[in-house]
Amino acid sequence: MLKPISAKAPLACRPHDHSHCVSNALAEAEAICSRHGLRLTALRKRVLELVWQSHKPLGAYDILGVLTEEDGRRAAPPTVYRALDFLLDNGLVHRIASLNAFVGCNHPGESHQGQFLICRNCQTAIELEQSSISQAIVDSAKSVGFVVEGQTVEVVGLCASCQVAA
Amino acid sequence: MLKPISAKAPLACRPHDHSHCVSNALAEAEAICSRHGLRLTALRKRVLELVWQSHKPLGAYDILGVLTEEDGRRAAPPTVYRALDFLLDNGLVHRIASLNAFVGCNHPGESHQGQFLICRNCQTAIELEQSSISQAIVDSAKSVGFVVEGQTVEVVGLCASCQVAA
DNA sequence: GGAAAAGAGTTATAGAATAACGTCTCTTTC
DNA sequence: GAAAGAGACGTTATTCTATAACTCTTTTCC
Repeated sequence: MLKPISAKAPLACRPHDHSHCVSNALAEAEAICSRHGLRLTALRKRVLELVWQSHKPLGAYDILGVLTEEDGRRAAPPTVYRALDFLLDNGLVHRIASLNAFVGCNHPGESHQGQFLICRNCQTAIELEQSSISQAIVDSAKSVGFVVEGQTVEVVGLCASCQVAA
Repeated sequence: MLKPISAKAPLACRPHDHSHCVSNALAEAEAICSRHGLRLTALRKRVLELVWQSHKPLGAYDILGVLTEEDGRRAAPPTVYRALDFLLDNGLVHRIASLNAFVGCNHPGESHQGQFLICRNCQTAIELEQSSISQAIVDSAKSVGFVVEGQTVEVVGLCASCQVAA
């Protein structure tokens, strides 16, 4: 008998209707952009959709590949990077430095920097926003006189469902 | 009158006799390698020395540039990356993912993953080993059923001395 | 409608990392 | 001491990631 996945496991690493994730993300992006007078162009929207294709961080060149296939003509890197820069600047996606990849933001709108749990087996990225972590960082920094402006917290390990599989 | 740098500030971002840092690092590396039967070859030692040139993370291609100048002949990337891989594997240097760069490890020998405070003004990287941070991460991960295997914590901001300057 | 600005196309290049294969030099073993 | 094997390093080529600089088009706003 299969051991069930922990009930604590977040949506991202459990089976779920992912089309909801995508449509939610797009709708939120639309709302945020219209609220702030930003232009969510067709290209930007498409790139955001591709990033939200799954909960696994996606490389810029993976996106480029899809766009190239779709359009017939060869898309060039700046096309993708500019769209990603827009999405990053406006808090719609996050960049995972340790993977050189991008993942959709779970709480767009609120300006924040997520913390990420990345499964080494299924590559799923779980976004956290634990003030216990960020506060520990700010406090430790303070103790050596350092003022924090931005945090990169990327954790690799095994997600709940991949522990079951193993 | 100049405001003094906070007394809390770590060595790395205060004026100090840096030659001690370098010679300590090399001596420790020698000791660790001989203790574990590892070969700290001339190349590896030289790369470690270059990484310890300062407390600022150094890119692989910066190292490559120096080696090329020194040797006359053109050193190739694998030469540097292999040396760096050795140093990483044996806990003598750390990789800073958000900068694609490498920095000397302050506590070699003890297997660990540091947390880094990186000054956006002077680029100095301060290594921390705060269990309050790593514990907060492990606990948060646990709460969603995630088992931590490795942590990347890289914080950008302003170090104590650069706050004084600004 | 026309000027200005924002977005996107295009070409070229810079920067980071690895694959694959060859060579040299040790050490180990017989 | 020679053969065998392993580890380190050299060499060439390539892949992956990202940006610079310039052009053209579209949108916005007066």
